[in-house]
Amino acid sequence: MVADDQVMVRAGFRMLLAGETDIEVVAEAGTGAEAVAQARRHRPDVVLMDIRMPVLDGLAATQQILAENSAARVLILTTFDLDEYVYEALRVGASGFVLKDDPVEQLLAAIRAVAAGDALLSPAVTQRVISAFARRSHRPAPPELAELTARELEVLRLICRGLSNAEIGAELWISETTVKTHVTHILTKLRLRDRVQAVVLAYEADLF
Amino acid sequence: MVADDQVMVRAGFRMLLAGETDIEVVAEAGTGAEAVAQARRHRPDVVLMDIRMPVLDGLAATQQILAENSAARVLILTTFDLDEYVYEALRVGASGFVLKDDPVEQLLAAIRAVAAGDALLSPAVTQRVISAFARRSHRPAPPELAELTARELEVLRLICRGLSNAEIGAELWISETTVKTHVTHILTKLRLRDRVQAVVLAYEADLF
DNA sequence: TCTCGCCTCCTCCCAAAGGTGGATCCCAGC
DNA sequence: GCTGGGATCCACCTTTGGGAGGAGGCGAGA
Repeated sequence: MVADDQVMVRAGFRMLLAGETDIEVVAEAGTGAEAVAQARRHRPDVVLMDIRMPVLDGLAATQQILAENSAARVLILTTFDLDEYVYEALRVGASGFVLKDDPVEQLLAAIRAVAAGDALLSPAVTQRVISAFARRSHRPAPPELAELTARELEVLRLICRGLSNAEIGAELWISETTVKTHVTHILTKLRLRDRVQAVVLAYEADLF
Repeated sequence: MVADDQVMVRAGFRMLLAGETDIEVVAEAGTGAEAVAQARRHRPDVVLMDIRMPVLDGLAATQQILAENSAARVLILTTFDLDEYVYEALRVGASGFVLKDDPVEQLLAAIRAVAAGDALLSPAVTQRVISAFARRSHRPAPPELAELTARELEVLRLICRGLSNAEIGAELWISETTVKTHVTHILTKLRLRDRVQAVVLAYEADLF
C-alpha cells in the first residue's frame, strides 16, 4: 500500500512497482486517516508511508495501523532525514526508513526485506542510528562496581527502584539496620555520599 | 583490506572484488594483530573484518585500527548473527555489519556505502538494532512533568546530578530553604516521596 | 584448626531531607 | 486595582539517612 499526500508521487510509486512481479499495490491513501482505513480494509503486507501528510501524520498513522495489525510492516518514506523523524518512527514501530532520493533498487530491497520480516534502513539513516546507539551503549562501568558483593548489588537494585531502607528490609526479609550497613558499604566502595548519587551512577553505568 | 583467518575466504573475497573497477584490495590479514599492522602500513579506506580470528579478535582489532586511523571504515563480517557481536561491534566503532551468507550485491553495497561515509547493516542485523533501539527509546514521559515550572525543572536537573539541597542552593544562588520549597513542589506535583524517586523517574523518562 | 570475608544485627549520634504554615515580592492578566 | 502564580525566604518539627563502632554466625579455603 502506498500512502502519500501527493497524487503524482503515488502514481510514480505505482508505476515503479508495477514492473515487479512479486510486488502488487493493493491500495493507496492520501492522508494518514485514509491510510488507517485502507490498511484495515486491505491488510497490506507492507505500507510505504510518507511522514508529512494531512489529517493524521505518517507516524500517528503507523502507530494506529500496527496497533490494529501487528503483522503489517511499515516503511517510512521521507524527503528529509531529520533525526527526530528517525527516532520517533522507530519508536512507533516502523520497520525501515527510506529517503525519497535513495536509488530505486534501495527501495525495492527495503520492501522485500521488510516483507520477509527483516528491516532495512537507508545507509544515511543507519549511520545516525548506529552512532546514537553506540553513544547510548557506551557507558564505561566504573571498576569499583565489581567490588560489590551479591547482596550489596541486590540492595543497590532496590535503592534504584526508589525504596527506603525500611522497605528494602521488608523486601529482603532483613532488618533495616542491616540494610543500612549494606548501604554504607555500597557508598564507601563506590566513593559516593548518598543513595541519590548511587542511583545516578547505576543509571549512568546502565545497570539494571 | 580483507581480514579473515581462512585463506580460502580471503581468496574468495579478492576474486569477488577484482571484478569491481572502483574497489581494490590493497592488503590481507589472517589475524587481528596482522590486521592492525597491515592497516597501519596500507591505510585502507575500508576493512572487511572477520570477528573470529586468532591472536586478536576482530573487535579488538577494529578498536585498535580506528584508534590509529579514525578515517578508516570497518565492515564486520561474520557467519553468525549473535546479538553480543552486533552491539559490541557497533560499540567499538564498526560502520556496518554483513553476514557471510548475504547476497554479494549486499556486500558491495555495504562497501560502497561505508566508503562514502554512510553505514550499512545487513537487514537481519538492522532488525535487531532497531528493536533494541526502539525498546530503549520507548519511555512514556509522565504528563505530570509538564506541570513543573522552569525553576523546578532546573532544581530537578541538579538533584539528578546527585547534589544536596545546600549545593543546589549554592549553584543557583538561592538559599537552601528555597531549594527545599522547590523540592517539595516537585515531589508533590510528581506524586513522589523523596528525591531518590525523582531521580529514578527522570532517568526512566529520559530527561537530561 | 584458624582466619577471613560476608551477612546479619545492635546502639548512639548527627546531618540531611521533607512537611507545615507562614511571609514578601514581582509580574501578567482580568 | 485586584487576583493568582511563581520565586524567594523564614521557623519549627519529624522522619530518614548515614557514620562510627562493635558483635555474632557461617562457610570457604589456608
